Amino acid sequence: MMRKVQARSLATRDRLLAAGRGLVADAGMTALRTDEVVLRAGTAKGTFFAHFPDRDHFLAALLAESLRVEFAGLVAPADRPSLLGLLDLVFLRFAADPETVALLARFSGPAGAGLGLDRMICSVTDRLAEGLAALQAGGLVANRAAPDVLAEGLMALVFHAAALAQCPMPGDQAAVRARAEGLLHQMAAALVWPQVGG
Amino acid sequence: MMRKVQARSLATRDRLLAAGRGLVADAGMTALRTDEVVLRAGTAKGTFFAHFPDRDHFLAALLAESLRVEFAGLVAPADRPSLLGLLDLVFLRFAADPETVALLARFSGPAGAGLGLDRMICSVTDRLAEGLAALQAGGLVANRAAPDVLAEGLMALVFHAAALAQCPMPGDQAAVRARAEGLLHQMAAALVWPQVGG
DNA sequence: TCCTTTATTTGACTATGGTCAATATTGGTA
DNA sequence: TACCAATATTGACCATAGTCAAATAAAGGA
Repeated sequence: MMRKVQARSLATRDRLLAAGRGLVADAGMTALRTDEVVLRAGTAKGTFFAHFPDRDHFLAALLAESLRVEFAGLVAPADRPSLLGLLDLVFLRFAADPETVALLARFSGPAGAGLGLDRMICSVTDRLAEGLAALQAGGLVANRAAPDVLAEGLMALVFHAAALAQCPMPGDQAAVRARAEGLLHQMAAALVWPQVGG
Repeated sequence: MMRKVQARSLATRDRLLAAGRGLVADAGMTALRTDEVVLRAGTAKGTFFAHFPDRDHFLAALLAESLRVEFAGLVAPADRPSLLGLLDLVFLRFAADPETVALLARFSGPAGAGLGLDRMICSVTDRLAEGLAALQAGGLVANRAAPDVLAEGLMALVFHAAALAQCPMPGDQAAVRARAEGLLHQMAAALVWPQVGG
């Protein structure tokens, strides 16, 4: 029992993902329709749902793919500016799209186990924790908690800032984002820096 | 131009909300169907969407209603245990339901302006900020940032912990929640307490 | 090769959120 | 009261995510 997965199944999955990638590139995640995905991939509707439990899991897989590539070159920050820079980078990417924020809220935790998205987040968090550990040793980051706890906290702040930046009104989105980013910096500083201004 | 809202409109809205309240009490938010709401309320489908832009806004209104009642008696925490107690209370309520987490992620920011949910969150945040200001004066909370920034940060941590507690697997949900709560305490301590153990 | 079992695919079908042009009701005005 | 314009309601209709029993293709054993 429990024979191995057939090669054609993986191929089908790849075709579905490739189709999704194209559609997202064309018109964004929100506009993605499962019917169009299966049309492009040349499969039946049912096949899509045999491979992905629902549309959101499919989008999460695409997002994980994309983030893995974009964050592949991330290195552990070695000083405060690069720590903040890393947070900004991740924040900006997460705030790119309301759909992205919703997917992260749903799948970044244990709910996303085995989706790729969770591992992607973990890898960023780990990189962050690495940097924090080194900075703690140098006295540039406070010792109020273990590096991995601080890293998790920073990610929470980034998520929150990204959610704040999701103003659906078109009116100066840049201003909303800037405010969220400013708040993120203040909260992050309070979390990890030894003392104000220090 | 711009005549006032008619009384029957408010009555209809109230009937819709009452119907929704009953359905949520019976089977939870996830199981709520707009068709059942309008059936109970005795209105047409279109009326529902004339009053609420979509199902999620309706659920958000119900959630706001519910939270306003539950958090009505909240007072600004006067010491550390009651600060943590407040965080726990809010965390537990937010983690009650995956739907709740999703709604909060979507509507707690500027996206939820004028929904009731945003004001509800603000009122909790304000209460928290009040307490933090007093505790800062007493030296029990660090001065690394303004009280309202710290309050916002704490809420971010609570949201994140609630998201972490959303494991869809039925296997010991209590354990997952306990872990999330522990992490919340550590992160919160690092954010607002002057020094470790202090 | 043929047979059995398991993995994979299929597409018609269902469930449900959301739309909109038509209709009904109300409040104000002469 | 008669009329108009703004407001509110209606329900048939549409779009699309998701289901499932049946069909097909591959794997393994005799």
